[in-house]
Amino acid sequence: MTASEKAYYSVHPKFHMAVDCIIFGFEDGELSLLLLKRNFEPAKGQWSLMGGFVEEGESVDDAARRIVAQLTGLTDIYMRQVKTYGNVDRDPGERVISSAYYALVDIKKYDHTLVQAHNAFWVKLPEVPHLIFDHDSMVADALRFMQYQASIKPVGMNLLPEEFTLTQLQTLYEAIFRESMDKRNFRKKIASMDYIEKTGKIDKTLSRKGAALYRFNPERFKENGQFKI
Amino acid sequence: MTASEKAYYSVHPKFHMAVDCIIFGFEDGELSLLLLKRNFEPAKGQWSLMGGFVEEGESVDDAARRIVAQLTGLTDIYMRQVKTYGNVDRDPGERVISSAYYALVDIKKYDHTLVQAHNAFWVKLPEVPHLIFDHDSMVADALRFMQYQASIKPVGMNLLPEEFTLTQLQTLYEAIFRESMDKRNFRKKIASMDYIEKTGKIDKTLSRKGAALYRFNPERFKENGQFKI
DNA sequence: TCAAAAGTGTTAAGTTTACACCCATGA
DNA sequence: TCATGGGTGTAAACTTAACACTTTTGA
Repeated sequence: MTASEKAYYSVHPKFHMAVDCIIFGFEDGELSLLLLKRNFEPAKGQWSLMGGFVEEGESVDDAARRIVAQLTGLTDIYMRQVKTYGNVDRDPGERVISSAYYALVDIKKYDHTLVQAHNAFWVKLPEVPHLIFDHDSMVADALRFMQYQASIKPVGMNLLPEEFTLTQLQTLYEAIFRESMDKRNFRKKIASMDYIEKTGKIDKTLSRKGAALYRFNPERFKENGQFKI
Repeated sequence: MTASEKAYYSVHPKFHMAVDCIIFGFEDGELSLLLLKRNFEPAKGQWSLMGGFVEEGESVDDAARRIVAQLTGLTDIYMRQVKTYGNVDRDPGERVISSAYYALVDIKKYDHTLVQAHNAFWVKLPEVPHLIFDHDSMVADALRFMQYQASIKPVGMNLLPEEFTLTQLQTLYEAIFRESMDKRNFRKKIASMDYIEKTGKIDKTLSRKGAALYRFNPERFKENGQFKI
C-alpha cells in the first residue's frame, strides 16, 4: 500500500462490530427463541439475544456462525443476515455497530450444557420478554424476514428433524405464519414437491395408525424445485 | 461506565465502517446506475459505486444519506439498506466492513455539477461494467431487493417525476422487472389503487391526443392502501 | 386526412379455497 | 370395539392472462 492509500483509510474512525443472533426453534406447535438471561455486564439481569464481537481476521458471517456455535454447539446451521443496526446510541455503553443474523435449528439437537452455562433459555415466541438495546427490533425484523424466506424457499425444514411427518410440517408452517391451514390443501401442495420425499418409514409415536415420514432432498430441489406456501 | 464495562468493549478490535450506494435512476425505458469512474485511489481508473466511511457520531443510515447527497445534491431520497458485506479481504487495501444501500432518485433532478466533479456517470443497467471489490455482488443484491420491494410496495414512483402518465409508469415497471406487461391489465390494476390519482392535467409531450397525468398520494395509501404488481 | 399514442371490456385459463368422511391400529 | 390421528377428492370462487379496436388531435 502506498502512503496516500494508507492516509485514505487512517483519517477515518473505527468501530466495534458485533453480531446478534436470533435463534429460532420449533416445539409444541410454537416457534421459540433461544435467549440469554444475562448474568454478566452490561445490562446484567436483563434478557437479550446471544451476541458477540467480530474479531480480527474473522468475517462477519463467520462471527455469526461462531456465536451460534458457542451457545448451541451446532455448526452447519441455516443462517441469514437480517440487517445491520448502526444507530450511534444503540448500545448505551459504547458505540457498537451490530449485524443481526437469524438461525434455524432443530430444537432437539443443541448442547444443553453450553446453553445452561450461558444461562440461556428457549422462550416461546408469544412469551418473549422485552430485550435490551434494539434487540426487540432485531427480533421483529428477523421474524418478518424469516417468514418471507420460508414462504418462497424450503427452509422451514431446518427447524424439524431430518425425517418428519406431514402433520409436523403443517404445524410448523402454521406456527411460522401464525395461521391455520387446510389439511387437504396443504398435503396437495406438498405432494406436488417431488423433493419432499417419503422415506418409507412410519412414525408411530403420535398415533396408532402411524404417519409416513418424509425427508427433504436438497439435490432434487436444486434440479427443478419450485416452492411457495 | 464501570471499569469492567470498559474492559468488556476494549479487548475487542475496531473496524473501518463504510457505506456503498446503489443509486437507481430511470430514463429511456431503462434503469440506470450512477457510477464513479474513479479518478482517485484506491483502484484509480476503475468503476465503482459511490461510497464513503461512516464518521464519528453519525449513524450508518445517516452516512448513506450523506454519501448520496454528496454525489447528487439530493436529500429526502428513498433509500433502504440492502446488506452488510463483512469478508476480511473484500477491500484489498485494508479491512473495511461495508453496508450497501440502494437509493431511488428522479433522474431529472440531480446536481450535475457535483456529479461531474466526482467523475460520475449514469450507466444503463445492461451496460454496467465490472466494478471494484465486491460491488458487483452489491449491485446484484440491491437489484433483487429493489425488485422485491417494488413488487409489494408503491416505491417505484420514486424513480419518476411527481406527476407521470400511465405509459411512463408501465414502462418503469417493465424496466424494473425486465418483462413486458399487458397495457389493459396494467391499467386495470392501477385503476384499483385509489392512491394513484389523476391530477386533471394532460401531458402532450408524447402524443397529440395527450395523456392524463397521475400522482401518488401517500396519505391515501397509508389509510387503506394495498399494492401488488 | 392520417399518423401516433391514449384509452377501453370480455372471456378463458389457472389457482386457490372450502369442505367431510373413511382408514388403520393398539389398547 | 372404539378412540385417535392419518389420509384422501371435488366443486365453487376468485385471480390472472390473453386479446383488438376506437379515440383524439396536431401537423
